[in-house]
Amino acid sequence: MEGQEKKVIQFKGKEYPCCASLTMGIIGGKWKTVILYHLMSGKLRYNELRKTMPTVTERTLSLQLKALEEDGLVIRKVYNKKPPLKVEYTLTDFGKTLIPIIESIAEWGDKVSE
Amino acid sequence: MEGQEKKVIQFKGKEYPCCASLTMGIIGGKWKTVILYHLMSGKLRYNELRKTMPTVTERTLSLQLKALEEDGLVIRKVYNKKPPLKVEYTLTDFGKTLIPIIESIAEWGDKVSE
DNA sequence: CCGCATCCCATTAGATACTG
DNA sequence: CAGTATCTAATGGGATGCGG
Repeated sequence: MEGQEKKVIQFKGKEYPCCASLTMGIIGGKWKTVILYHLMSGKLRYNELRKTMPTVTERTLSLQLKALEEDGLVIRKVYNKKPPLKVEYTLTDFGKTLIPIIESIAEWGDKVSE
Repeated sequence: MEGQEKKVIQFKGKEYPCCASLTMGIIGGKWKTVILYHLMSGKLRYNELRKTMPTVTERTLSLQLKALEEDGLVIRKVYNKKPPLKVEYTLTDFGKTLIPIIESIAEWGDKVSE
């Protein structure tokens, strides 16, 4: 009886109630934007990333990187099969489309912090 | 022995490890950007907001609005002291400084959703 | 050296009923 | 009308230890 349209939008099988919440679903959380922010300048190894984010735990960093990889924002490249491993993370072209947003977010946080 | 500088940045008494995470701490979460997105166009009453976000619960909407108010992004104005109440939510000038970011976020989500 | 696994806790968000 | 109260579920994230 009710003509209520939900008008959800979708991405990778997940549904969101609004275009803004889609983006936040992908870059939201405590660490994802920080990772993307550091990868903007170029590729980084796992441990290099850790050093730029001294307070993140290994597990969390792993999980967040995996999530970013699954959403197609970063690529994970393994260079050695034998230890010591060398793993590099890079933004994909798709991930790079977020750069303007990440920059605005970082800039705003920077201005506000004083 | 280690000259490790933490270099945290602060806002409203909370500490963040990066300028990007500060912003995300304020507009992050499942609903805050959606609320801000709808308030960009002008003030809205509580129930009007609910209608624009059919899947949010009353409790969550309340909590998120309160958090946004505490961070100084929105103002809550009460027009009647006796029921039926009339409460309007508006962006503060400070909240308006986020508009470009919210717009980019919404736009990106919109493009990606197809 | 890189990063996964297990366990656990804190925080966030939903369902529902009720109130000034 | 605009919330609060209570309870519960889902998620995020930390600590620690193991393995290639």
